[in-house]
Amino acid sequence: MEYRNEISYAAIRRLPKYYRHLCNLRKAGIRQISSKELSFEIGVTSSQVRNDFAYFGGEGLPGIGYNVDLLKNKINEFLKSDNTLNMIIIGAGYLGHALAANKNLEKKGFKVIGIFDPYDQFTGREIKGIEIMKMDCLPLFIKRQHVDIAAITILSAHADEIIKDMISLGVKGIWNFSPVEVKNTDKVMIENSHLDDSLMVLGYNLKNK
Amino acid sequence: MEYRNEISYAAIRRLPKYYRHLCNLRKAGIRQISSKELSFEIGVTSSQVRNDFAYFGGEGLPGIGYNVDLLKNKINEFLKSDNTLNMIIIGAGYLGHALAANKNLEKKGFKVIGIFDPYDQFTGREIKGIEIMKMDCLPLFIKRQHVDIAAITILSAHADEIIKDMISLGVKGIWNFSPVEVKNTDKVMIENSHLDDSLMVLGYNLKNK
DNA sequence: TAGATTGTTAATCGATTAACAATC
DNA sequence: TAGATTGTTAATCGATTAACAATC
Repeated sequence: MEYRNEISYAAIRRLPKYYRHLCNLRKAGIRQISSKELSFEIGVTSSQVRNDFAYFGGEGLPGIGYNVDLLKNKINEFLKSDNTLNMIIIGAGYLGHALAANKNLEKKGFKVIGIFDPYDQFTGREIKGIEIMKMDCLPLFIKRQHVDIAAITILSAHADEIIKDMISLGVKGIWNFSPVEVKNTDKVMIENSHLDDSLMVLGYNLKNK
Repeated sequence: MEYRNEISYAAIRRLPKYYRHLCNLRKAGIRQISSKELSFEIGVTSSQVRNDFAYFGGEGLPGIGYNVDLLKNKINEFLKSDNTLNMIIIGAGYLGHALAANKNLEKKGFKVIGIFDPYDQFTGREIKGIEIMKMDCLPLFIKRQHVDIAAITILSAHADEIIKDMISLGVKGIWNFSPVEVKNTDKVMIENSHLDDSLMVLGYNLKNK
């Protein structure tokens, strides 16, 4: 067998969380962990942990638990994180800077190869050794270099146009921080990170506890 | 009746998305919309839209649809967004700057009243007129001002300690961008925004399409 | 061996969708 | 009136949990 059966969407969204926590355990020198301990630490049930891990062959030992390193590698392999993807950042504001400066992204297989801003004020400046370019340069840039993902950090409705441009330029993945709603199509995969949506849920929970 | 029956957790997480889209429609001058159109635009089913709206009395008209303004206000009211919450930002790096500079947060009922950084290099500088303070100042600050939410923008495992401090200082809500796993307890409500988790899911989807 | 913990299946739970009478 | 669309219920789907034989 390769994988037990089709992994659920919900389980896939949990994998990065497991991975992150396993990295933390690794750093703390913990080499072995049971589904019960792990589930307690990250706030799910142990059943769920075992079920999720069974998808990619967690290789736990009855009576013992899981080997942290092995599990970490299995998830890494499953997510194909060693297969690096090239990313450009659209928008050189604070959020664009934050993404460009985040070393974790490269560790997890995402390489920032360009930063573009619609306003000229930033042109020529650098973030982490990567020059900020004008949007006009983008079509040629994409022709010359392979771009997998565009991170949209333009926080206005204006992002609408820019996202359409990205898609027509052939970018296959959009990491969208703008307030615009975008849907998956057969041409493009979207991952929305609407930061204030998550804050609003927190607000609701605080007000209704 | 106040609300039809207990709203589901999944539906609550969709409300900010509806709200955001209704704001966009409003700006575009659209005053009326059917569940079918709306569902198409944001990528859900029309059944789900009608079911979700029924929770807070969407007041749609058969044959016509929903009034955009009315619906927007209903969601706003349901989420109690006019009831402002005070937020502090921990970490004055690019991400901290991005949150402090984001005008949408205030519009949605979150007011940044302080910024703190564990490193002295930023002390005394300002973001949007708010002075960056040392972490040492935090206990007194919290004694004097009411703090509802701490946004943790320290992107290292070191955030662990800081989050514990926040909780012991009595902060009731944590908006967590750090790689540390934190769980809700009866003392504190957590909302995690693990940015690279969402990017990893995008990577997975791109590689397996 | 005794105790702990796995992998897996069946039972449960919750969320989504389909369908349609009511009504603008 | 005819057409469109709602609100709501029942049916379906998918995800989570409980349980336990197998096994370290």
